[in-house]
Amino acid sequence: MSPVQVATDSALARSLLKALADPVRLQIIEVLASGERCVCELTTDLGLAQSRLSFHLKVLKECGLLADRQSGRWVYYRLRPEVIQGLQDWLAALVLRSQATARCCDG
Amino acid sequence: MSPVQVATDSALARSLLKALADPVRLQIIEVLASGERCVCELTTDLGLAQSRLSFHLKVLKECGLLADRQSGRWVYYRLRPEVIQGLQDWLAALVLRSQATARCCDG
DNA sequence: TTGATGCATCAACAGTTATTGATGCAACTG
DNA sequence: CAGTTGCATCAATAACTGTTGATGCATCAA
Repeated sequence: MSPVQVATDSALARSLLKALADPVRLQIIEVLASGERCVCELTTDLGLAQSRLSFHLKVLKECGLLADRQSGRWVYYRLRPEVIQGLQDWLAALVLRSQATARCCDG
Repeated sequence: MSPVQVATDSALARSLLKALADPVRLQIIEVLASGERCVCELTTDLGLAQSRLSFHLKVLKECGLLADRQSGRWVYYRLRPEVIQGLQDWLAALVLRSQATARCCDG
């Protein structure tokens, strides 16, 4: 009963996988899983150089995993769980396809 | 009711994500989703140089996504769907954590 | 045993991605 | 207005990843 569905094709899936495969970006994701944060909070929370953080935020935003909004001087980033959900669905389809034939090649 | 469970921690998740993020490796996965293949079949099916294929098979095997067995001169690779399933579960946990807090930070 | 085949591995190179420090710009403050 | 803060972007470089062709080893066939 998720309110939003995000279809994920193979190219999008790859960009999501690549984006999530980086340790810094995964940390960002995990922090944002507990709610929206502005960039300055993230820099201090994660102890990252500002340009470095900005680079990774850009990667995450470009593949749709994050959304941002500006409020005065601050830019707030938030996670888009429905995009992760879409990736999950895409993986599920991969598993389903393989399970159809898995048993017959056991030996 | 899957017969095998594979727990996925953050480090394993990253190696799986990285492994799946490559187009060649994704093709390999998709071919193996329809059943076990030997390396020589994969080279012709995918039109890849042998050393190139071997490199990617190694990556996929090292993170657990593929298993192999030797039979005479041939080495057969097969997909381990339970590992993909484990990654899927790991992603689901990420989504759950974020949904617990998603609504309260909307404005 | 000799020769061929299937595959892994290696070294060299090419291509890609991440980090750093600098710069710029917009939004606030006084 | 001038000064400061928060953030994005850029150029240079460092680190990493993938590709190629060569080599080696095990297995099988003759």
